[in-house]
This record gives sequence, C-alpha cells and structure tokens, in this order.
Amino acid sequence: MSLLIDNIVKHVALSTQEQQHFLSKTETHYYKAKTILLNDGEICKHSYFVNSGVLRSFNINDNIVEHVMSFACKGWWISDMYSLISQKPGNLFIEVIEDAEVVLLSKENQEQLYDDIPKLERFFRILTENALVANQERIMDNLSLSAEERFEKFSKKYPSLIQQVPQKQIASYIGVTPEFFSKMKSKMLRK
Amino acid sequence: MSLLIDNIVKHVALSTQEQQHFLSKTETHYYKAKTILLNDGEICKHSYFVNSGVLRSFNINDNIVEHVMSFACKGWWISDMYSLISQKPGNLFIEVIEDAEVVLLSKENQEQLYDDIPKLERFFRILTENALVANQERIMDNLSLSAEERFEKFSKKYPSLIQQVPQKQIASYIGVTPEFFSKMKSKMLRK
DNA sequence: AACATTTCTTAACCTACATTAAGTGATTTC
DNA sequence: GAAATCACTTAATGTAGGTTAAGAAATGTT
Repeated sequence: MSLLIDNIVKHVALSTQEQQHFLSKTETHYYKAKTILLNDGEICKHSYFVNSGVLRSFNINDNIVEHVMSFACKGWWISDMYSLISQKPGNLFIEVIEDAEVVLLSKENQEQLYDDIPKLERFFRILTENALVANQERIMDNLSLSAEERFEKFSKKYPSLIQQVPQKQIASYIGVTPEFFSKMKSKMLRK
Repeated sequence: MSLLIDNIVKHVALSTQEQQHFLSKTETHYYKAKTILLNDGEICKHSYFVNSGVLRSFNINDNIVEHVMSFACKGWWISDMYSLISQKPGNLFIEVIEDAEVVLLSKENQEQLYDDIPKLERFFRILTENALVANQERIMDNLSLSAEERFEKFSKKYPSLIQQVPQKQIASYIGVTPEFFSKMKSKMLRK
C-alpha cells in the first residue's frame, strides 16, 4: 500500500477508485542525496511527499549564510508554500539530504483533484492547519526559549533527525551558529 | 454589507442564501478594550473575526513575561489554532487591545458549515495557507534579521498598528525587551 | 483634581550567542 | 591515493540584546 494514501485516509475516507485517481495524478521519483529539487528564485511547481529519505528547505542570505526552514522525512510533505500558492519566484531551496523516494504532486493536479474529489480539500486544509500550529509553536519557542531549550525540544520531537542530518543544519534550524552549537552540545554532555 | 462576507467572496462564490446561512451561524459582539476573550488553559471554542478594533493573542512564561503571538485588526481572524483544532487546553490568551466589534464562529458551527457549504472548506484552506506563509516568513526573519530590520519590516507591513498598540507589545512581537526596543527606536530616530 | 497604574525612557552592567581563526578527522573527487 | 572539500571542535575576542533599577510621561480611576 501507499504511505501517502494511508496518510490521507486517516483524515478523510476515499473509495478505491478515488485512491487510484489520486495516485494517477502523482509521480514518484527516486533522488540521490544532494539533489536540488527547487532552486532559490524558481517558481515552485510541486508539493513533495517523502516516502523514504530526508529532505530540507532552506534559504541563503546575501551573506552566504544558510537558514533551514524545515526538514521532511518519511510521511512528511515539503514545498515552498509561498511560491507554490502565489506562483511567484520563491527564495527557498529544497534539497535531498539522504537518498529519497519522493511523490510529486503538481500544483495543477492538486487543484484538479480539489475539483474531482472535494474531500481532498478537507484533507489539505487539515494538513495546513497542523503545519500552521507547528509553525506557531516554533515562533513562540524562538521568542521564549534559550538555544539549549530549543535543542532539547528538537531532540525529543525529531529524535531520528539527530542521526540523519548534519549537525550544522540542526544548529541552523534552531537558530544558532554551528560553532556555538558545538560548544553548547559539549557543555550539555558534561552535565 | 458584511466585511466578513466580502472577504469570503473574494475567494469563493457564495449565493445570497449561502451568505445568509453563513451569517446565521455567527454571533457578533462588541467588546471593550482589555476584555479577555480566551484565557490560558482554556479550550478555545471560537474563531474570531475582527470587524473593528484590535485584538492580540499572547502567552505568559513561567516568568511573567508576555510573548505576543499575533495581532488582529479589521478584516483579520484570530484564535488559538492549537487549542481550537485539538480541543485541548491552550496556552494563549486572546485580549482586546482597542474596543472591538468581533464576529464569533464556534468550532461546531464552523464544522457544520463545511458540510453545509463545501466551498467554505476551500475558503478556510486558503486562509490557513496564507497564514502559514506569513508565519514561515516570520520564522525566517527571526532567524536571519536583526531586531532593527525586523522592526522596519513590521512598520512597513502593519503601519497602522504602530499607533494602535503599546510599544512594549510590538517589542514582544518582534522578539526584544521593551527596554531594548526603546533604546533601539531612539537610536534609529537619531539617524 | 489627585492618586494609582501603566507605559516609556535612560543608564550601568551583564550574558548568550556571534565572529574569526586555526586545527582535526572524515568524506569526496579526480 | 593524494588533494581537496566538508563537518566538527576549540578558543579568544566581540556585540546585540538582556537585566536591573530608577525616574518621567502618559493614562486611567475616583
């Protein structure tokens, strides 16, 4: 069975035909680590659903400094939401961190599916609501917690990522430099 | 006409009957400044749409430190999304900053409306997508900009709020202490 | 009008985190 | 399989922003 369909039917009931129809609108690709699926300045044409492996989205400042917006591992969606919905050039990169099998759903097909299977409108609404809640929590954490506390939360929330992604990317996600992160980590271990 | 209906029909077409039906599921209240619409630890039962005035949502740390999650003025929605969708106790307060006329849509009525008028599912999906994009931008700004830059962006994005809300709440929203904000502001004026 | 409360400012001192730089081991590349 | 690149560490020094405290303005309350 498909991980993606499993995910959908947890929120809305789909007949076998509807499931087939949905899948017929997607493409599945296998990508090697370091593949760039979306470049800064491009218009994002797809939502990406991760069957296996790990992806991330990030931007790069004038400075050559990277900032990680999000990670996505098995069962997660990733895209440049701003660019995807506005169809304007975005400022995020989407990159494969660990060899990945990814389901691509194009913007046109996604909108077609909303008309073909209105229940999907509900599914994506719920998905977006959950993403919004997670982002709001991250904003509050950034406002109120120390780097150490943010790292502890991250470790509990995404234990598997700690092994899978370079430490400097975790540093970037929680909002500190790799140097400070390294120092902080060894200080935490000493306790 | 209703500001709220105007807002909806910008995204999805509604017949006059559907508009009536929608409005019949809402209540409009007038609140004085400082009224608390939702308390920390309560389960959020409503989405609030602002017809006039200004509201904010915020939490309070162990410490007695407030952190502003969001402001809402005319034409904006506000709620504790986490609590609203999970129906668990949240940790946000929602407070009236400036006397306000507010449209209340209860969680039950909202879900009823999704079934009665499926197009509303699309409307709220789009609304949530836009909120998500705004929150993602705020996260990236917090990761990559200085307090001064964040304040400049805020001033351009919400010029009216600068006059309407106490400066310490703007400081909290952009993530600095009121003391530092005051110092920063006078430094910026001197240029 | 007088008092209380809240908001804003200023200033001295403090700290969490950034920057720069140098060194080490691991991984990639030709 | 050497050379280059990348990821991580350590340490010295720097700074954006925090803390504490006190007073001044503004606002609210009776």
